[in-house]
Amino acid sequence: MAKDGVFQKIYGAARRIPAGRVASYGQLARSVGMVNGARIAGWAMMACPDDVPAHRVVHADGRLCSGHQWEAVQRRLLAEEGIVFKQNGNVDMEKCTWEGEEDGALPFEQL
DNA sequence: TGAGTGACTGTAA
DNA sequence: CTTACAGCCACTC
Repeated sequence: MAKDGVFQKIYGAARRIPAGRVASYGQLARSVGMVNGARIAGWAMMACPDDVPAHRVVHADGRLCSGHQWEAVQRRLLAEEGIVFKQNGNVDMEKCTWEGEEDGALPFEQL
């Protein structure tokens, strides 16, 4: 059953990301107690189940996984969630970064 | 047991 | 601006 691996924790943290918000791999890793586990988070997302909103996980710079087909899907899903993109194609980390467990302070809460 | 790998991050040139 | 290098940790074979 559920292995007590970090992956499972990362999945749990990813599920806690509210819609319309994004988190960086490093941010997610720290949420599970890993200081430098950005790669682990990324790897976890790579094998993430369908019930995990991996599309809400982006690079620390708000950049998507350019070079992979997943980027297209991710970008589309984020747009569906109401994520704000910059003209560079990056996510607006200034407004959509997952600051923490705040639930009820979402800017699109009234949508 | 050991080595390889990865959807990352930050600094440097 | 882009490209390159090194550090990092957990998982799989």
